[in-house]
Amino acid sequence: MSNLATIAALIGDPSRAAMLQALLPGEALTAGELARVAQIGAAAASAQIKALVEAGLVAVHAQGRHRYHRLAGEEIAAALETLMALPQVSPRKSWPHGDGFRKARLCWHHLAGQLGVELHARLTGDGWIAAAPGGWLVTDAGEARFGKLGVDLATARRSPRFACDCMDWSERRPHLSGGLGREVTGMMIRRLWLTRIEPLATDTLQRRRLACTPEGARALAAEFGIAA
Amino acid sequence: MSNLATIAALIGDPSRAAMLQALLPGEALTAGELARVAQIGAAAASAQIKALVEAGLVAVHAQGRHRYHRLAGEEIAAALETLMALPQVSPRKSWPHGDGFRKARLCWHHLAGQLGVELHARLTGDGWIAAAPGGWLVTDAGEARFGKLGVDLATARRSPRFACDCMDWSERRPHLSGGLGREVTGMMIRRLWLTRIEPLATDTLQRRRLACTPEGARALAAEFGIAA
DNA sequence: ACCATGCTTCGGCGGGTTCCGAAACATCGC
DNA sequence: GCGATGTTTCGGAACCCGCCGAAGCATGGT
Repeated sequence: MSNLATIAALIGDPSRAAMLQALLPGEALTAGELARVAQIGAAAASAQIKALVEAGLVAVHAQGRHRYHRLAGEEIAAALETLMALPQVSPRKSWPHGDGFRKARLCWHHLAGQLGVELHARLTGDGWIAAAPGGWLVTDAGEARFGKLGVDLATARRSPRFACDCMDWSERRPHLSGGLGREVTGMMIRRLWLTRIEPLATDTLQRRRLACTPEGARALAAEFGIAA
Repeated sequence: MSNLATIAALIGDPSRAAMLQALLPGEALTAGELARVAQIGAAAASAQIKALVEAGLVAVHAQGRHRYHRLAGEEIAAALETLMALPQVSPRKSWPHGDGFRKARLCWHHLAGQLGVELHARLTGDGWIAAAPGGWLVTDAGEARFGKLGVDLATARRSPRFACDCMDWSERRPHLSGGLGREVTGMMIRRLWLTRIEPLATDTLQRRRLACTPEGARALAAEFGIAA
């Protein structure tokens, strides 16, 4: 069977798809949490997780009697977002938690949603970053501005992908991915421009939604020209 | 069922996946050709095609006693390429036609493969195109150079997406997609820089491979600085 | 040492899906 | 009109796959 069919079939099962969506924000979840998210028993979940791990879509980290699972890489998250960005099959159904996801959320540790694509547009349009083979590089001007904001570019550069596009499933436009995306988002959360809301419940499917603080709204407008 | 699982399940069936891969170059195929590509009977193929059409992945055009099928849009092709770009599950198996696909091939009417990503890198690196919200725009310099090469930018702009990235499955780096990608590739084929090889056989799975003519190699080097 | 918790393996059941052959329908060429 | 070709619908059979419950193993707390 071709690689395409193999991978797609793995994602195509409702239980596994629910698990993958729960892992999209980049956090690591235990087998039990994944079972609850997929609404199946521990035994069934174990089998599904095993399949995902063997396929290389999910990575495991055993710690004590817990086993933490996360997406195996950024490309996986990007591929999932791309798939979700395809036109809805059936008449649009609302998402579990309403449309709150569209504003701002995490996708593999980087910012997604309206705020994410808006940021991407500003960074490219205002010359913070420039096109490079296979992704983006930071311009001299961007280097200075990122530095002043406290974005750790050195750490970002150690990432296998420094900066590239990830198709946003709700906006159908790219947002910033890669090490740079992670560091920029980390800076915003560290400085309390963004806060995580709806912390991980144990029995519901959720993606980490983000909320913009009043201070964050001011900062985003001042630094990037984004009107929240 | 979530949209993610629905779509992935559709792609996840080996027969349907074979059909979709056969449609990737952008050509329209009849139901019978799709059946042969998937190596199933006409009856089974008809059912699978129906599912793909109802999901909006494939579009149909009835003409006489034939029904021509093509991918419903560029995003579909991009999503398929992205999925194929994920790390191979099992130890790398060779593709049906060897590795010939990697050099140059068509992906939804635009250039993919090594030549495709190389072109993308040159266009962005040498200032033909520049980043814009949601994709790329042509610079003033690019406008002139494209015009001299006979690329129809007006037609390209009428496309729903003018220029955006498509993740190349064999190179794992983006190539140029959208109307601009289509027009540039069309120009190259029209001027015989590239020729299609292995015309569509009726009983095998194939993607349209492209070969670079001697004249094309010279032109690519002269115009874009690409060493073929 | 003992029990609680988290996770995995095993056996078996049930539902869903895919396939084929036969038949019906549509279109083209003679 | 008639046969040939392309495509779809129908019915039935086979198969795959995912789920659960029970049992087993590992880890951590008391």
